[in-house]
Amino acid sequence: MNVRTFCLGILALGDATGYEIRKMVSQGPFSFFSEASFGSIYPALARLTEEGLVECREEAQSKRPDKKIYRLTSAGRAALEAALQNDPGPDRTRSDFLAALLFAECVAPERIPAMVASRIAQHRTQIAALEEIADDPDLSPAARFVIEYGLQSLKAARDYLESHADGLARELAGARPAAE
Amino acid sequence: MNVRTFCLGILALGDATGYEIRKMVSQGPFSFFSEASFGSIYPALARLTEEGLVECREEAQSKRPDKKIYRLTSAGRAALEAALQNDPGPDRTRSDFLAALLFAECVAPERIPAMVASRIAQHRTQIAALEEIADDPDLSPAARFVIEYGLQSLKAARDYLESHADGLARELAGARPAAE
DNA sequence: AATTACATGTAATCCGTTACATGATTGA
DNA sequence: TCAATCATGTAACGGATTACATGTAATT
Repeated sequence: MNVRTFCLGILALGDATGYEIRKMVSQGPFSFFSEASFGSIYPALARLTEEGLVECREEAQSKRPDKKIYRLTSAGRAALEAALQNDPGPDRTRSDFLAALLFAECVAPERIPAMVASRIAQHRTQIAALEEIADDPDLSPAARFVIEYGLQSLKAARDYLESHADGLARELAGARPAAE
Repeated sequence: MNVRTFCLGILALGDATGYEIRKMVSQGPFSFFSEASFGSIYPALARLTEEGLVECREEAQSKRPDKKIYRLTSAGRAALEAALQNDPGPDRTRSDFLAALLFAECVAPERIPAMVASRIAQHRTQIAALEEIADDPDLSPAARFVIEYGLQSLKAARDYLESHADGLARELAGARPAAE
């Protein structure tokens, strides 16, 4: 699913500006499984408009660029529906953290405990952010489902780190000691 | 972390050919948090060789292209170590499945139960594959840690889907019924 | 005084995938 | 006989990021 389809989908949930779409993918309920920058969103919306899949009404603002509020057209809705026909490919997680852990064992094992600790902190922050979003009583059933799904995986990851970090540190120290 | 650094890291774990690196990222213990194709690996190795970060010995094979076995040089090891200094960015999961769920609610809610069911099956397969890798008694501590980490998150996700799929289906049916 | 939020957009660039090109061997 | 595994590589193309460009207003 590319940015194009993503915009279509977000607009299916409600009208929005490019700026708002960006906020949703980078902070909102979408943030933990997607990402997109202005540099891809604005051009996508422009093309979508040309193609008649979305339409745009402009709202004047003093001292700011006009707000362009996009809305899905019926052609856009059909295109989205079509895109949702083929079943989604597998989730792809890219984790520099896990890669770094694996590589660090060979090259800089002393850094591992700090890396793990810092990651635990990051996880907690991310979980707190998601939980805040989950508090919103107006979430649709699917949105709540998606957020809970993310929360469960995230918590499992955090718990794993919390309960196995020391074990790893010990094993690492044990293998190549200066120890006792 | 780009393919370049990834190659460096994998070679830190042991000498390998481009073909083997590709196998590791697409099937081995790396598969669940990384991906890279031949089209990026081979050029990366070529450039790394030019730069003296890896070196390559060729092994003749009858009726096949010569095998090029790459090994990390000390410069390469230093470069990898440097790359591992800055702490890894956040994990980025891109899930077309979750996006599709969210969007489908608006546009094709009837597809949701099938999507969830198919995803449960995919999760089971992936978990089984990872468990097989985890069986290998020769895994290094960090490798085992990484795999277990993945396994825990994956299982949490699977469990969530298994136990909440019906609930979602019911809510969806309830909201816009033709029901009773 | 500085940073963040609001608001849109373009251009240069990077990074990677897909498809192409070649070809033997082994197992189903 | 057909697919998969082994083995390397290039070229076209796509997709997205980063940095650039511009500017106000509110908050810290």
